[in-house]
Amino acid sequence: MAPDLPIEERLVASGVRYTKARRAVMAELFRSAGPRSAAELYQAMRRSIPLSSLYRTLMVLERVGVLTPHHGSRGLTRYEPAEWLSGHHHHLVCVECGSVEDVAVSPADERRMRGLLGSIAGRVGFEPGGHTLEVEGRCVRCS
Amino acid sequence: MAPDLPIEERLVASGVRYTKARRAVMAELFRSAGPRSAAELYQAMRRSIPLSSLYRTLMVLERVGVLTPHHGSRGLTRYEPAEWLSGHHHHLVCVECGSVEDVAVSPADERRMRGLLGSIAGRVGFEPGGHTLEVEGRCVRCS
DNA sequence: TTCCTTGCAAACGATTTGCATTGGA
DNA sequence: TCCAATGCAAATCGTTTGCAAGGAA
Repeated sequence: MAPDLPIEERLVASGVRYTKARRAVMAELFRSAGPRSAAELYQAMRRSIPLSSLYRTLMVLERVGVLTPHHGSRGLTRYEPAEWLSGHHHHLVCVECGSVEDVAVSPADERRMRGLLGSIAGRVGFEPGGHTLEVEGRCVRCS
Repeated sequence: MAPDLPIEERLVASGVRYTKARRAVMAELFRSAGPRSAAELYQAMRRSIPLSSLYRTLMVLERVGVLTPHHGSRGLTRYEPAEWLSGHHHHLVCVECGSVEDVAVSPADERRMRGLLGSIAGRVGFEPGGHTLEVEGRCVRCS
Protein backbone atom coordinates (compact mmCIF):
# COMPACT_ATOMS: atom_id res chain seq x y z
CA MET A 1 0.00 0.00 0.00
CA ALA A 2 1.11 3.56 -0.67
CA PRO A 3 2.59 5.33 2.37
CA ASP A 4 0.58 8.47 1.75
CA LEU A 5 2.05 10.70 4.42
CA PRO A 6 5.69 10.89 3.28
CA ILE A 7 4.50 11.18 -0.30
CA GLU A 8 2.17 14.03 0.47
CA GLU A 9 4.86 15.84 2.42
CA ARG A 10 7.16 15.57 -0.54
CA LEU A 11 4.60 16.94 -2.97
CA VAL A 12 3.57 19.80 -0.72
CA ALA A 13 7.20 20.69 -0.12
CA SER A 14 7.50 21.04 -3.90
CA GLY A 15 4.46 23.28 -4.05
CA VAL A 16 2.08 20.84 -5.69
CA ARG A 17 -1.07 19.16 -4.41
CA TYR A 18 -1.53 15.49 -3.72
CA THR A 19 -4.75 15.16 -5.64
CA LYS A 20 -7.12 12.27 -6.10
CA ALA A 21 -5.68 11.39 -9.51
CA ARG A 22 -2.13 11.46 -8.17
CA ARG A 23 -3.08 9.29 -5.21
CA ALA A 24 -4.80 6.85 -7.53
CA VAL A 25 -1.67 6.54 -9.69
CA MET A 26 0.59 5.98 -6.71
CA ALA A 27 -1.83 3.41 -5.30
CA GLU A 28 -1.94 1.56 -8.59
CA LEU A 29 1.85 1.49 -8.82
CA PHE A 30 2.21 0.22 -5.27
CA ARG A 31 -0.29 -2.47 -6.14
CA SER A 32 1.79 -3.50 -9.19
CA ALA A 33 4.48 -6.15 -9.18
CA GLY A 34 6.75 -4.09 -11.42
CA PRO A 35 7.07 -0.83 -13.34
CA ARG A 36 4.07 0.21 -15.44
CA SER A 37 3.74 2.32 -18.56
CA ALA A 38 1.20 5.08 -19.06
CA ALA A 39 -0.82 2.80 -21.31
CA GLU A 40 -0.76 -0.04 -18.80
CA LEU A 41 -1.91 2.29 -16.03
CA TYR A 42 -4.59 3.69 -18.29
CA GLN A 43 -6.04 0.21 -18.74
CA ALA A 44 -5.57 -0.80 -15.11
CA MET A 45 -7.38 2.31 -13.96
CA ARG A 46 -10.27 1.74 -16.36
CA ARG A 47 -9.58 4.96 -18.32
CA SER A 48 -10.67 6.95 -15.28
CA ILE A 49 -7.99 9.53 -16.09
CA PRO A 50 -7.48 10.82 -19.64
CA LEU A 51 -4.17 9.77 -21.10
CA SER A 52 -2.81 13.29 -21.35
CA SER A 53 -3.59 13.95 -17.68
CA LEU A 54 -2.04 10.62 -16.81
CA TYR A 55 1.15 11.63 -18.56
CA ARG A 56 1.13 14.94 -16.75
CA THR A 57 0.56 13.19 -13.45
CA LEU A 58 3.50 10.89 -14.08
CA MET A 59 5.67 13.86 -15.01
CA VAL A 60 4.86 15.66 -11.79
CA LEU A 61 5.36 12.60 -9.63
CA GLU A 62 8.69 11.96 -11.28
CA ARG A 63 9.80 15.57 -10.94
CA VAL A 64 9.19 15.64 -7.19
CA GLY A 65 11.01 12.35 -6.80
CA VAL A 66 8.37 9.83 -5.78
CA LEU A 67 8.44 7.93 -9.08
CA THR A 68 11.34 6.56 -11.07
CA PRO A 69 11.12 6.04 -14.84
CA HIS A 70 12.53 2.98 -16.61
CA HIS A 71 12.97 2.72 -20.34
CA GLY A 72 12.21 -0.78 -21.42
CA SER A 73 11.39 -2.92 -24.38
CA ARG A 74 9.91 -1.21 -27.40
CA GLY A 75 11.08 2.08 -25.98
CA LEU A 76 8.17 2.33 -23.56
CA THR A 77 8.68 4.33 -20.40
CA ARG A 78 7.49 2.55 -17.28
CA TYR A 79 7.27 4.05 -13.82
CA GLU A 80 7.55 2.73 -10.31
CA PRO A 81 7.73 4.17 -6.82
CA ALA A 82 11.16 5.64 -6.05
CA GLU A 83 13.48 3.41 -4.07
CA TRP A 84 13.24 5.52 -0.92
CA LEU A 85 9.58 4.44 -0.88
CA SER A 86 9.74 0.86 -2.03
CA GLY A 87 13.26 -0.28 -1.22
CA HIS A 88 16.08 -1.19 -3.56
CA HIS A 89 15.48 -3.97 -6.04
CA HIS A 90 16.27 -5.17 -9.54
CA HIS A 91 14.24 -6.25 -12.54
CA LEU A 92 13.56 -9.52 -14.26
CA VAL A 93 12.72 -8.90 -17.89
CA CYS A 94 11.05 -11.66 -19.86
CA VAL A 95 12.63 -11.93 -23.30
CA GLU A 96 9.46 -13.59 -24.52
CA CYS A 97 6.61 -11.30 -23.51
CA GLY A 98 8.51 -8.23 -22.35
CA SER A 99 6.93 -8.17 -18.93
CA VAL A 100 8.98 -6.75 -16.08
CA GLU A 101 8.96 -7.96 -12.49
CA ASP A 102 10.69 -6.71 -9.40
CA VAL A 103 13.13 -8.79 -7.38
CA ALA A 104 14.28 -7.79 -3.97
CA VAL A 105 18.00 -7.82 -3.24
CA SER A 106 19.34 -9.21 0.00
CA PRO A 107 21.68 -6.97 2.01
CA ALA A 108 24.49 -9.42 1.32
CA ASP A 109 23.89 -9.31 -2.43
CA GLU A 110 23.62 -5.56 -2.35
CA ARG A 111 26.99 -5.41 -0.65
CA ARG A 112 28.49 -7.59 -3.33
CA MET A 113 26.89 -5.36 -5.94
CA ARG A 114 28.38 -2.19 -4.50
CA GLY A 115 31.82 -3.76 -4.55
CA LEU A 116 31.37 -4.71 -8.17
CA LEU A 117 30.17 -1.24 -9.14
CA GLY A 118 33.20 0.39 -7.61
CA SER A 119 35.45 -2.02 -9.46
CA ILE A 120 33.68 -1.51 -12.80
CA ALA A 121 33.19 2.25 -12.80
CA GLY A 122 36.34 3.07 -10.90
CA ARG A 123 38.61 2.02 -13.72
CA VAL A 124 37.36 4.82 -15.96
CA GLY A 125 37.14 7.69 -13.49
CA PHE A 126 33.38 7.57 -13.42
CA GLU A 127 31.81 8.36 -10.10
CA PRO A 128 29.15 5.71 -9.60
CA GLY A 129 25.77 6.85 -8.38
CA GLY A 130 22.75 4.62 -8.68
CA HIS A 131 22.60 1.54 -10.82
CA THR A 132 20.08 -0.51 -12.74
CA LEU A 133 20.35 -4.23 -13.20
CA GLU A 134 18.06 -6.05 -15.56
CA VAL A 135 18.20 -9.79 -15.70
CA GLU A 136 16.88 -11.28 -18.90
CA GLY A 137 15.19 -14.61 -19.01
CA ARG A 138 11.89 -16.34 -19.41
CA CYS A 139 9.18 -15.63 -16.90
CA VAL A 140 7.09 -18.33 -15.24
CA ARG A 141 4.22 -17.98 -17.69
CA CYS A 142 6.44 -18.06 -20.78
CA SER A 143 8.69 -20.98 -19.85
CA MET B 1 37.06 -2.38 -36.74
CA ALA B 2 34.12 -4.47 -37.89
CA PRO B 3 34.94 -8.15 -38.36
CA ASP B 4 33.18 -8.33 -41.71
CA LEU B 5 33.45 -12.03 -42.37
CA PRO B 6 31.46 -13.44 -39.46
CA ILE B 7 28.91 -10.68 -39.91
CA GLU B 8 28.47 -11.39 -43.59
CA GLU B 9 28.12 -15.11 -42.93
CA ARG B 10 25.39 -14.36 -40.45
CA LEU B 11 23.46 -12.14 -42.81
CA VAL B 12 23.76 -14.50 -45.72
CA ALA B 13 22.67 -17.41 -43.55
CA SER B 14 19.54 -15.37 -42.84
CA GLY B 15 18.95 -14.78 -46.53
CA VAL B 16 19.80 -11.09 -46.62
CA ARG B 17 22.65 -9.23 -48.30
CA TYR B 18 25.49 -7.46 -46.58
CA THR B 19 25.15 -4.27 -48.54
CA LYS B 20 27.19 -1.10 -48.56
CA ALA B 21 24.75 0.71 -46.28
CA ARG B 22 24.71 -2.15 -43.80
CA ARG B 23 28.49 -2.34 -43.80
CA ALA B 24 28.67 1.39 -43.23
CA VAL B 25 26.35 1.19 -40.23
CA MET B 26 28.29 -1.68 -38.67
CA ALA B 27 31.56 0.16 -39.26
CA GLU B 28 30.22 3.30 -37.63
CA LEU B 29 29.00 1.36 -34.61
CA PHE B 30 32.33 -0.41 -34.19
CA ARG B 31 33.98 2.98 -34.36
CA SER B 32 31.71 4.30 -31.58
CA ALA B 33 32.49 4.23 -27.88
CA GLY B 34 28.95 3.27 -26.94
CA PRO B 35 25.49 2.55 -28.34
CA ARG B 36 24.15 5.02 -30.91
CA SER B 37 20.65 6.03 -31.88
CA ALA B 38 19.39 6.28 -35.44
CA ALA B 39 19.61 10.06 -35.24
CA GLU B 40 23.18 9.95 -33.93
CA LEU B 41 24.20 7.60 -36.72
CA TYR B 42 22.44 9.78 -39.25
CA GLN B 43 24.59 12.73 -38.20
CA ALA B 44 27.78 10.72 -37.86
CA MET B 45 27.32 9.34 -41.36
CA ARG B 46 26.68 12.77 -42.86
CA ARG B 47 23.11 11.90 -43.89
CA SER B 48 24.49 9.51 -46.48
CA ILE B 49 21.61 7.15 -45.80
CA PRO B 50 18.02 8.44 -45.54
CA LEU B 51 16.58 8.07 -42.07
CA SER B 52 13.92 5.59 -43.08
CA SER B 53 16.49 3.36 -44.74
CA LEU B 54 18.71 3.71 -41.70
CA TYR B 55 15.87 2.50 -39.50
CA ARG B 56 15.26 -0.39 -41.84
CA THR B 57 18.93 -1.25 -41.81
CA LEU B 58 19.00 -1.26 -38.03
CA MET B 59 15.93 -3.47 -37.96
CA VAL B 60 17.49 -6.04 -40.25
CA LEU B 61 20.80 -6.03 -38.41
CA GLU B 62 18.98 -6.51 -35.14
CA ARG B 63 16.79 -9.28 -36.50
CA VAL B 64 19.74 -11.35 -37.70
CA GLY B 65 21.47 -10.84 -34.38
CA VAL B 66 24.48 -8.67 -35.10
CA LEU B 67 23.11 -5.60 -33.30
CA THR B 68 21.60 -5.24 -29.85
CA PRO B 69 19.14 -2.45 -29.03
CA HIS B 70 19.19 -0.50 -25.80
CA HIS B 71 16.35 1.71 -24.69
CA GLY B 72 17.65 4.78 -22.98
CA SER B 73 16.56 8.08 -21.58
CA ARG B 74 13.89 10.00 -23.44
CA GLY B 75 12.80 6.75 -24.99
CA LEU B 76 15.57 6.73 -27.58
CA THR B 77 16.65 3.37 -28.92
CA ARG B 78 20.40 3.00 -29.32
CA TYR B 79 22.17 0.12 -31.02
CA GLU B 80 25.52 -1.53 -30.65
CA PRO B 81 27.24 -4.63 -32.00
CA ALA B 82 25.99 -7.82 -30.34
CA GLU B 83 28.18 -9.18 -27.57
CA TRP B 84 29.36 -12.16 -29.59
CA LEU B 85 31.04 -9.57 -31.83
CA SER B 86 32.27 -7.00 -29.35
CA GLY B 87 32.62 -8.85 -26.06
CA HIS B 88 30.64 -8.46 -22.88
CA HIS B 89 30.54 -5.06 -21.21
CA HIS B 90 28.37 -2.68 -19.23
CA HIS B 91 27.24 0.90 -19.60
CA LEU B 92 27.97 4.14 -17.86
CA VAL B 93 25.05 6.50 -18.24
CA CYS B 94 25.56 10.18 -17.53
CA VAL B 95 22.64 11.52 -15.52
CA GLU B 96 23.48 14.99 -16.78
CA CYS B 97 23.71 14.72 -20.56
CA GLY B 98 22.34 11.23 -21.13
CA SER B 99 25.40 10.01 -23.01
CA VAL B 100 26.23 6.33 -22.77
CA GLU B 101 29.70 4.80 -22.70
CA ASP B 102 30.89 1.23 -22.66
CA VAL B 103 32.98 -0.24 -19.88
CA ALA B 104 34.72 -3.55 -20.20
CA VAL B 105 34.32 -6.07 -17.41
CA SER B 106 37.27 -8.04 -16.11
CA PRO B 107 36.91 -11.82 -16.00
CA ALA B 108 37.04 -11.65 -12.22
CA ASP B 109 34.25 -9.10 -12.06
CA GLU B 110 32.22 -11.05 -14.56
CA ARG B 111 32.56 -14.10 -12.36
CA ARG B 112 31.33 -12.12 -9.37
CA MET B 113 28.45 -10.85 -11.49
CA ARG B 114 27.37 -14.34 -12.51
CA GLY B 115 27.32 -15.41 -8.89
CA LEU B 116 25.17 -12.44 -8.01
CA LEU B 117 22.77 -13.08 -10.86
CA GLY B 118 22.20 -16.65 -9.78
CA SER B 119 21.55 -15.49 -6.25
CA ILE B 120 19.14 -12.75 -7.34
CA ALA B 121 17.13 -14.56 -10.01
CA GLY B 122 17.31 -17.98 -8.44
CA ARG B 123 15.11 -17.02 -5.53
CA VAL B 124 12.11 -16.46 -7.78
CA GLY B 125 12.40 -19.38 -10.16
CA PHE B 126 13.53 -17.18 -13.00
CA GLU B 127 16.06 -18.74 -15.29
CA PRO B 128 18.72 -16.05 -15.81
CA GLY B 129 19.94 -15.49 -19.33
CA GLY B 130 21.80 -12.34 -20.24
CA HIS B 131 21.90 -9.24 -18.13
CA THR B 132 22.25 -5.51 -18.50
CA LEU B 133 23.94 -3.31 -15.97
CA GLU B 134 23.77 0.43 -16.21
CA VAL B 135 25.78 2.51 -13.81
CA GLU B 136 24.53 6.04 -13.38
CA GLY B 137 26.81 8.92 -12.67
CA ARG B 138 28.37 12.01 -14.12
CA CYS B 139 30.62 11.65 -17.14
CA VAL B 140 34.00 13.34 -17.44
CA ARG B 141 32.66 16.29 -19.43
CA CYS B 142 29.74 16.93 -17.09
CA SER B 143 31.55 16.70 -13.75
C1' DT C 1 -9.20 35.47 -5.74
C1' DT C 2 -5.20 33.02 -6.90
C1' DC C 3 -2.87 29.18 -8.48
C1' DC C 4 -2.73 24.56 -9.25
C1' DT C 5 -5.19 20.92 -12.07
C1' DT C 6 -7.74 18.96 -15.51
C1' DG C 7 -9.64 17.78 -20.26
C1' DC C 8 -9.68 18.06 -24.94
C1' DA C 9 -7.62 18.66 -29.17
C1' DA C 10 -3.71 19.71 -31.70
C1' DA C 11 1.26 19.31 -32.06
C1' DC C 12 5.59 16.65 -31.79
C1' DG C 13 9.40 13.56 -32.38
C1' DA C 14 10.81 8.95 -33.08
C1' DT C 15 9.92 5.09 -35.78
C1' DT C 16 7.34 2.40 -39.34
C1' DT C 17 5.18 1.44 -43.66
C1' DG C 18 3.26 1.64 -48.72
C1' DC C 19 4.78 1.90 -53.05
C1' DA C 20 7.35 2.52 -57.01
C1' DT C 21 12.35 2.19 -58.34
C1' DT C 22 16.99 0.46 -58.29
C1' DG C 23 20.53 -2.98 -57.96
C1' DG C 24 22.98 -7.30 -57.15
C1' DA C 25 23.65 -12.32 -57.95
C1' DT D 1 15.54 -12.25 -64.58
C1' DC D 2 14.09 -11.96 -59.92
C1' DC D 3 13.86 -10.78 -55.44
C1' DA D 4 16.13 -8.03 -51.99
C1' DA D 5 17.14 -3.24 -50.96
C1' DT D 6 16.32 1.65 -51.34
C1' DG D 7 14.18 6.39 -51.28
C1' DC D 8 10.49 9.24 -50.59
C1' DA D 9 6.31 10.55 -48.61
C1' DA D 10 2.65 9.48 -45.70
C1' DA D 11 1.11 7.10 -41.70
C1' DT D 12 1.67 5.51 -36.66
C1' DC D 13 2.61 5.59 -31.98
C1' DG D 14 3.97 7.21 -27.66
C1' DT D 15 4.25 11.50 -25.51
C1' DT D 16 3.88 16.63 -24.89
C1' DT D 17 1.68 21.10 -25.04
C1' DG D 18 -1.77 25.19 -25.68
C1' DC D 19 -5.67 26.76 -23.92
C1' DA D 20 -9.91 27.31 -21.65
C1' DA D 21 -12.58 25.42 -17.71
C1' DG D 22 -12.73 23.45 -12.91
C1' DG D 23 -11.18 23.25 -7.88
C1' DA D 24 -8.86 23.78 -3.64
C1' DA D 25 -6.85 26.94 -0.25
